[in-house]
Amino acid sequence: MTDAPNLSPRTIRMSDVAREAGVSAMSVSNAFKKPEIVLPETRKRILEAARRLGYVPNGLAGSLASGRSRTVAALVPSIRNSSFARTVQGLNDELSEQGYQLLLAVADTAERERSAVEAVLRHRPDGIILTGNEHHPDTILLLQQREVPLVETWIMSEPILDMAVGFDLRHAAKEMGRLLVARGYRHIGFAGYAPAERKRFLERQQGFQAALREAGLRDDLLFHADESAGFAGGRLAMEALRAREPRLDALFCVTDIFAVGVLFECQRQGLAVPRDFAVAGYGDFEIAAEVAPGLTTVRTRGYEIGRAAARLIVERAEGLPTALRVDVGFETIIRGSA
Amino acid sequence: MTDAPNLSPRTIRMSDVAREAGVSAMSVSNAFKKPEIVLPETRKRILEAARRLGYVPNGLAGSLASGRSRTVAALVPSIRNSSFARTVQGLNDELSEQGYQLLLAVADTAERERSAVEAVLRHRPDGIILTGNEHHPDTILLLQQREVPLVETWIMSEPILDMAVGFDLRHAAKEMGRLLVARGYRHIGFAGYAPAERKRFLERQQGFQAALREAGLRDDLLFHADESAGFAGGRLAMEALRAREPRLDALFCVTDIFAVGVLFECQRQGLAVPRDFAVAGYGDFEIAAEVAPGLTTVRTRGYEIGRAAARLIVERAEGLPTALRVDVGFETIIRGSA
DNA sequence: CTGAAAGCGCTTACAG
DNA sequence: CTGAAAGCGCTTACAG
Repeated sequence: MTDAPNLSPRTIRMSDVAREAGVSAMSVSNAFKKPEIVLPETRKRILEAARRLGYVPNGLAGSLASGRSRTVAALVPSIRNSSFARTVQGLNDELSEQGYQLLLAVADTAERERSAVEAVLRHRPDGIILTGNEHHPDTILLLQQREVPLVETWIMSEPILDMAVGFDLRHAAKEMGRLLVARGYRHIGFAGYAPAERKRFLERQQGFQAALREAGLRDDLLFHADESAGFAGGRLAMEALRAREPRLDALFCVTDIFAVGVLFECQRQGLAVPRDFAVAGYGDFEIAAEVAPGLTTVRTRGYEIGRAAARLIVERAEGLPTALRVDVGFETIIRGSA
Repeated sequence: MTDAPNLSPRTIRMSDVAREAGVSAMSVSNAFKKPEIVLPETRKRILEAARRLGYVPNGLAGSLASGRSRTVAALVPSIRNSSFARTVQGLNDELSEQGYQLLLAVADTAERERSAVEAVLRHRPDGIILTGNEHHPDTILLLQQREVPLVETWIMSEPILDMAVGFDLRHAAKEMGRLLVARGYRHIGFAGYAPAERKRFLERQQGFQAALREAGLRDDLLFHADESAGFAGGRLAMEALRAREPRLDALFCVTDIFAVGVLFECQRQGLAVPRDFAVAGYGDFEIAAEVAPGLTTVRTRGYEIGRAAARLIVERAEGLPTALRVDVGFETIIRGSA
């Protein structure tokens, strides 16, 4: 009836560190959380013991006890899309600097978002970052039932559940529309994302249309392609819209990817850009500066959106006063394509 | 001395559901975890009570008690890189299907990886997915001290800490080198990633060199650019290598991004591809099929790498027998550029 | 099939 | 400045 030998290399607990350092578990906890309240001398002993044993605190237990998980969940519609990849990078950088961990879920439909929100809620994140402001009713219910801080990104218009980080999508598109008009183009089409009704998409289209209408031009040369269409989306838009309006002389695309597709298509057809045909994009992805001619485009700030969204959550979690809206702005970048 | 009114909308706990359903908390737990052991009748009552209250289990408490977090951590060097973006997508899809949550950390240096591993370990993931097999010694120590399942990705060569998912990098590069040789090119350069010593990078270079040597060609036309160089990396490589070997007639790039950069540069210089100059890439990113001529490239399976890595962790967590190595293969895609 | 009770590894007023 | 003890919300043998 002797004690069973300690066969498995058990995980080091706080109490192990305490014993090793000859103090109570509480002092170990304090040495980490509130170093100023424990004597430098004992603190040193504790930290050394922790080092020696390779102690890594169990955050699960800590979170359960403290009610804070130091975890932030982000839901993005896609990770392959440069804009969201930048946002995730921004989230990661800010959160890791602040000692928080990112829970990522990619969900490309409202239905998937709903189940991802529930999945993520189980881990009791200190905040949730969503993309856009259109959600499944159940998602909203689930979220409003708790007091978890929320940031909606890539959008600034109501209804916003809690906080938002983005920029004026409508204005950005309007500015580009105006630029095309000012350049003298008169039959300007729009290559948007389907589904066109999605607000994150629709606002750009409406801004674009507003610019055309204020110039007295027709604003109904619209085409919508799935995000996954890639470069092909640009070609498809060009074909479809030229069929409807042979004089089509410019195309504004909701993504540089479509725009580059248009550029490639112009090359194939021997259309001189921007003389015969103009193209403008959205995103200022890396390729925009590389193609010839360079792509005139809207530079968005996906990375900053991620940083700011993370910052809002952390500030709120720390009980700091936080903004409810952060406008990161945009920039119109003029290169050779329009 | 009356009870304080329940002001704040407290989070629903398992015991609340139990009371609502008129059973013990244990039965609630069982109704979710081992539905077969509770009477269909009572189970129904429990599930309905849970629904009514909007109960979302506290996974933190569950994990602490059960020793399993249903969480998997992944460390990737970049999220902007298409290959890793695909891997993350694969991880997300597989994990969410299996009811696990992804903890993501992007860490682009061994030092950052080290601190990310520690950060992630606090959340007691059921497994950790790393990129490559070169790690900080402390990282290895930290990891080997616990019994957490590990998968190294995008590499198949020793030393492997535990499990690995990837393909034969050397072979893939060798095959492309041979193809260039077979096409008749004789002064073939290599545009690699810096730092060149990194094994994930080096093996491709060595495979490439092997192909040249077996054809009796010189194998020292090497250039290395930072991953962040983007399209410019291709141009820089071209300039540098042509300076060293004016007869340079082909370039094999470790990424389609560099390769497309080369293609753009050839256009600018009026070099006919593939007649005057050949380019081959690596990755088969979307753009490879869109540029003209299309890019001859190595198609890797980043998405499958993510899926497989996640699957290994989950299988191990569930106590199932698992493979230690998964080779997802690659494919040489021949288009017009070489 | 159902339940009382201990325990997971921390944190947090509260004493001393 | 330090520590004993309760509690966070689950899970899990173990009885009944």
